Amino acid sequence: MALTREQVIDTAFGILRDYGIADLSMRRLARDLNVQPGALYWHVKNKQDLLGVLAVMILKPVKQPAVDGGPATPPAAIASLRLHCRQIRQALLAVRDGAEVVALTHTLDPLALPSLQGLTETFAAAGVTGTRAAWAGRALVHYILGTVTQEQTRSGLAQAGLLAEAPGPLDETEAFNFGLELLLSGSTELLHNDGGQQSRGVD
Amino acid sequence: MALTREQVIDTAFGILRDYGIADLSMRRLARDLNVQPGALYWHVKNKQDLLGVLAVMILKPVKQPAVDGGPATPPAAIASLRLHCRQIRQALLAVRDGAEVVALTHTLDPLALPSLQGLTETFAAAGVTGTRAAWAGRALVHYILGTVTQEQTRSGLAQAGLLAEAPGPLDETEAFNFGLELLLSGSTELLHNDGGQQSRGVD
DNA sequence: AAAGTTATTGAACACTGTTCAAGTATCGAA
DNA sequence: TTCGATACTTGAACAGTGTTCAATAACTTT
Repeated sequence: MALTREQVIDTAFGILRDYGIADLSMRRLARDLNVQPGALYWHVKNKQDLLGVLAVMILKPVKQPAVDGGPATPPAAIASLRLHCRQIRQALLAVRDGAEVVALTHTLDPLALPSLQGLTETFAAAGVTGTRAAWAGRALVHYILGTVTQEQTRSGLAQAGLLAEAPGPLDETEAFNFGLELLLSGSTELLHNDGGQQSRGVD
Repeated sequence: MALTREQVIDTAFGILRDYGIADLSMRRLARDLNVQPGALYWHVKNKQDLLGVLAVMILKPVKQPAVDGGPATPPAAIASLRLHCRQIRQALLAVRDGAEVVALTHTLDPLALPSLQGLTETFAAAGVTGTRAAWAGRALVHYILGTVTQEQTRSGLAQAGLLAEAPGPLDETEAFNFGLELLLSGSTELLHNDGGQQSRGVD
């Protein structure tokens, strides 16, 4: 029974989910698969490639809002963004160091992750110019990844014994939502100014 | 002439500024100082400690807005935040991988960098509750660090030959300012609701 | 000069990602 | 069934990484 790419990826995902990115070395991965490290490189280009696949897997649970016939009015678009951002956060939190892995991949190739790109598309669908939609989307993405990375690092340090006080997950959620509303409040005004006139494709 | 902590830090800063974080290894640093790697650990606790010092140095050019007798009215506070954020970005851009180094330190210890903490203080000085001011400040910090990290990584990759198209620095500035205004627009509303009533210390 | 403190060396430890010639399976065709 | 080609794995090496520590050297102070 030969090793498959799927096995490599699944085992890698398991290590990441349960033990975090610090434990996800090629050697550890090989050991868990009862294989020499070199064998991994037949199934995977390199470690960054592997992390890219894991980033996609982490974000898989995020439901992409339908852009066609989707939210065209500003309030609907904002509501859709709110939901989307919260789902992304939940998906990141479900995997140890999930935010870090996704941030790493996103930094090197921002277009590689559809779930994150979807935020930009929602702005665009609501009538915001392409460039400006991309800028607004990026702002949301950076806020999410930055916040959740810190959140997970903090809980990682707390679990490792270092770090005295750790805020409960309820507070973290509240903090996240507060900052999110800050951005969505700004986005509401953006849609007021930009959105509307070209709100539905090519008419 | 014995090695000093200052020499270690200054040389490290030079490598970072000119060659980036990838070239800043303890061995490289030791070589540049004509010293064995072990000697560095007499002057510096470990690499993370060194990076922390460098993060502070990177942010040194940022002028802290006077919080006493400073901006108390919402529009003045927003203007102060705008300036402060742009200064932080400029300071980060002045050093190769500056954002990454600062982000690294900030993630492990958010209170270690006064320039970033200052954003929270501006919110607080404008009458926002302590917790909410911290949340708002963190939102700005995560936006700045995320955006500039990507900006610098992108230009790093472009310089290394990889990555086809690289947007000009003017576009990057425009993109940054756009996202910043998104957050400041939301902050304006926050100050409208929260700020004012307790806008000046304990009256 | 002797003692004491401060600083540096050299070597090792335990890792990391990645490459590649050589070897072993596995499978389709003759 | 044997031959060859393709698919896959091994084992070893390369070139690094941060960090520790006994021994040693270099200054100061007594």
